[in-house]
Amino acid sequence: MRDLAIVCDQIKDDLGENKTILLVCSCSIEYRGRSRSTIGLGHRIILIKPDSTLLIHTPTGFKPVNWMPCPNDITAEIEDGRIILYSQRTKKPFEEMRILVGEVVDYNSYPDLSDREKIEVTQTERDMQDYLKENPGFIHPDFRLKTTEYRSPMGYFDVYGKIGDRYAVVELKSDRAGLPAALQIVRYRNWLSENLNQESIGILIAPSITPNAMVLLRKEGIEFKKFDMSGIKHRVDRRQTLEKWM
Amino acid sequence: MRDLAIVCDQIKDDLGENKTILLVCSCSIEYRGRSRSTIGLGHRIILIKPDSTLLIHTPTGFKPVNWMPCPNDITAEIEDGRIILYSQRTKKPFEEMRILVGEVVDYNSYPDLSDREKIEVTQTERDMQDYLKENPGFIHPDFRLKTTEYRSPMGYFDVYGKIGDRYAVVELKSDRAGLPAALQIVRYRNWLSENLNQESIGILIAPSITPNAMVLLRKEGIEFKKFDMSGIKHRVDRRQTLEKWM
DNA sequence: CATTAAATATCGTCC
DNA sequence: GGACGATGTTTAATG
Repeated sequence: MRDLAIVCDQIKDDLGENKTILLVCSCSIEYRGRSRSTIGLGHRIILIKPDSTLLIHTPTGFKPVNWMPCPNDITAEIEDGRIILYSQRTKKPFEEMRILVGEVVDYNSYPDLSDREKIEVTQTERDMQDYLKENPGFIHPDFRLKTTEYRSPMGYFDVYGKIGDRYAVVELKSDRAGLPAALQIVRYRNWLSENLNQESIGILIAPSITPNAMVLLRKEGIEFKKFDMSGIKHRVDRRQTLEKWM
Repeated sequence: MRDLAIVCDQIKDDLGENKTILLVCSCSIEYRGRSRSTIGLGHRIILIKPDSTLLIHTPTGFKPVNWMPCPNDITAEIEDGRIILYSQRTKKPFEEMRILVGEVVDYNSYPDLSDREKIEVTQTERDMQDYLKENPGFIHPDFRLKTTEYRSPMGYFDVYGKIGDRYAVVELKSDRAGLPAALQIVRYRNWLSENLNQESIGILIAPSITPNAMVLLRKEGIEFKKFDMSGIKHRVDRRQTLEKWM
C-alpha cells in the first residue's frame, strides 16, 4: 500500500511539469457537461498526456469509459484521506469530471516522450476522389469534371461535372453505402434538377451498398457504381519495409 | 537499457495470461485492413487489455493513432534484434497491424484488474424521448403519441403520433441540429405525406439548430422546437455524492 | 449476422 | 469560432 499523500504530491508535480502520467487504480467517476455520467468503484487505467488529454479506460473495450479532451485543467487533492482528481475543460462547452481514487495499483510518469511523426492513412474517400480526378472515365466515358467539394445549400457535392449536356453530381463513400448516402445523392440530384431547371444526373460510388439503399436508387433512377478501393494507387505509397525509420 | 529478449519473453507470458499490459516505447507502425496506414518512429503508449483490445497512443490528442478492436490475436517476437508485436483481427473485416518496437521506456503488466460497474449516462436522446412520452404536450398541446422508434423504409421515426386529424413525425437530436438532421425530418415528413396520401407534420426538437438547417426547415414548413436538456428529470438520478460506492 | 442510428463521438477544413 | 462531413469511427439495439 502506497502512501497516498506521497502519490498525490507526485501527481501534482507531474501535472505541473506536463509529464505523461499512467495511473492504474480503482476509482469512481462523476462527469457533468454535454451529458452526465457516474460510475462506481472499479479498476481503471488513467492516462494523462502532456497536452492535458485525460483518458480513463476500463479493462475491456475500445472506448474510454470517461475522458476529457484538451485543453483542460487537472488538479489533484486529498479529501477525506482519498486522492481526488478534478478536471475542468478550459473551452466551451463547459465540462467537468471528478475522479475519486481508491486503491492505487501503480503509478508512473514520463517526462520526455516525443513523437514528431505524422500518420499517413490511405484508401480513404480522399484517395477515391484523387483517383476519379485522374480517371474521370470511371464515372462515365463522357464525364467532364467541373469541380470537387462544391458547397451547395443542400450539402457538399463530392464531385460535380457534366455528362454530355447534362449536369452530374457524384457522391463518394469509402465504405458501404447505406440509406443516408442514397438519400443524400437523391437530394443533391433533385436540387440540381430544380436549380438548373434541367434534368440532372446523380451517381453513387462506393465499395458496396445495402439492399434498402439500392432499392431507393433504382426507384429514383440513380446509378450505383462499385469501386474497389484496394485497386487504386495511393497518393503516397509508403508501404516499404519500416527499416528506414528505425 | 533493458534486455530485449527478457522483455519480449515477459510480453509473451503476459499475453498468454491475458494480463493488462502497458508498454511505453518508441515504435513504428504499419496497419492494413479497412484502410492502410504507416507511421514512423516516435514515443507511444501501448495498452493491451485482457480482452485483447490494443490501443496505441501518441503523447497528444484523444484518439489512438492506431488500434485493433477485440477479438484479435497478438503475438510478440524478436526479429533482427527488435521486438515486433503483430496483431490480427479474428473476425471480419480482416485487419492486421505490425508494431516495430525501438527503445523500451517502461513495461508493466497487471493480472487482476476487475471492473464490474456499468457507467450510467443521462441527458441523452433517450432521456428526451422518455420526457416527451410523459409530456407529449411539449410537442403540441394536441399531440397524441402513437409509437416511438417506428421503423419506416426511410429510417426510424423517433416519435410518431397525431395532431388533430394529421399524422406527425418528430425527430430528436440531443445536440445542435445541423443540415443532416433537417434533411432527415424533411424526408420523413414527405414520405409520410406520400404514404398516407394526406399532408403530414414534421417537427424537429433539439437544444439548438444551425442557420442553414433552420432555413431549410422554414422553406419546408417544418417546426423547430428548442429543448433544454438540463431542465429534464433523468431516468435515474444518481447525482449523489460518490461516497456510497467507495 | 446484417442493418440502423447514437455518441460526452473526435478531427480536420473551410468560411 | 461555427458549420459541415469523414472516420480504419465504436457501440448498442434490433430483426
